[in-house]
Amino acid sequence: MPELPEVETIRRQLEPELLGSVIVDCAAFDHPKFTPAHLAVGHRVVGIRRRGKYLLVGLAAVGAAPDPTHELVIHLGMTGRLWIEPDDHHALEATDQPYQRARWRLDDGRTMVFSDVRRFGRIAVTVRNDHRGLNTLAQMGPEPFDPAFQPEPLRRGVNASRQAVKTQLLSQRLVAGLGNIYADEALWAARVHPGARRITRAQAERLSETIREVLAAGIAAGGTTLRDYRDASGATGRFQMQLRCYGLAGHPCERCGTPLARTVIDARSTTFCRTCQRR
DNA sequence: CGATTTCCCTGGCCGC
DNA sequence: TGCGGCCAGGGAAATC
Repeated sequence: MPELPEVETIRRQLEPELLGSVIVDCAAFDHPKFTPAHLAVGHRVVGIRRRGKYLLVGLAAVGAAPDPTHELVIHLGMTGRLWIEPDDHHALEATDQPYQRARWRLDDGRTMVFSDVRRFGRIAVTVRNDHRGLNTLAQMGPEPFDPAFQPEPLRRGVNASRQAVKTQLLSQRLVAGLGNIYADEALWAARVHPGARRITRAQAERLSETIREVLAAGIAAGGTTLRDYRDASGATGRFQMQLRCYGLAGHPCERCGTPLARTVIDARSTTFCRTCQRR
């Protein structure tokens, strides 16, 4: 369940490793979600950005100007992992390792590996910034740490729809990068009911602030590992020790002592405090 | 067009 | 011990 903090952690680890390397070969799992990995071959990595939960590896054709013309788009889905293997004697087609969906061979002999047990991940190569065909990415809302992310647009966006505020947060359209864990944490910290259809200015102020706070804390802790998540070095995150709401149904609310409640919103398990998160 | 539902996947867990 | 059944969950496609 890599969300923004987990993807950002991986991005920071991979960028210095990949920068300047040329992708010289590729093997991919035979499924339309993964075979586009081949399209990255013949390009040099000139940067790695992140938009929401997407990694965008900047690509420039070998021998061309060092400006990115394309990007390798990687979404980790639920169980996606990325890492770099040192130069060794393994064949590119060493897919005897289970669940490997793509292996990219670099010009210095190293290999970047993408594995994904549940195959909810996705790989694409696009013209830079042309994300037609990747709807969620094309309609991605502002990055939470960008000045463009403001309380008023958040409030207007939530109130313009009949959907629950949590559904809106998960849609990626009002703000980028939240998944189930950090959405529950931010709503709890802002004392906003996850099922609310409308929010006030004061709530939008608090929510925009707590979204930034929980995501920043998540990044600082190297992400959240509940089961599957590992960073590019194979390490677990540590934010699971700091969770105050997600997955804690039945435990007393830290603020008021009321046992946290569990419900389902948008087919997502949702934890909240009935007492301090009023509609 | 916006909202809702369904589907994709598989390991882990529960109950019998 | 074995097995059927169910759950988790991001995002896209299908449907309403």
